Amino acid sequence: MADASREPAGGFGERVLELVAEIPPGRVLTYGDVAALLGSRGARAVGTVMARSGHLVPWWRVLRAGGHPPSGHEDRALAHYRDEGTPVLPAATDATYRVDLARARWRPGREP
DNA sequence: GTACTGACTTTTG
DNA sequence: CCAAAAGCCAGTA
Repeated sequence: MADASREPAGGFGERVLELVAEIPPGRVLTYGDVAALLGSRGARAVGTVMARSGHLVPWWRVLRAGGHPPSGHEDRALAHYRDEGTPVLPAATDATYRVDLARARWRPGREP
């Protein structure tokens, strides 16, 4: 038998939601990072799960590699970033803004 | 079993 | 800076 000492059990989708739900406020992760933390490179698969059940988790804490939030949700996400104090780079005056991944990228195990 | 889709990533021009 | 192409993974038909 293998070990399942730290696996929340469930399929890929369950694990994605569990991980995203663990992201603390003011922090963010990229689709690729979420997939990598799960041991996979399916950034698209993560997005598919978010589109399905992203409404159950802080979806705005998951962005693309460039620092832009999901397509069509930029306005909603910006409101959350301002509300949680997420570091956003200048130019947040329009839909061309982007989050400062260098500071907001969450590192599991480094939760204060 | 294959084929298509998608809240993606990265490289090249 | 933007556009196009190829690559990768999971779910669904």
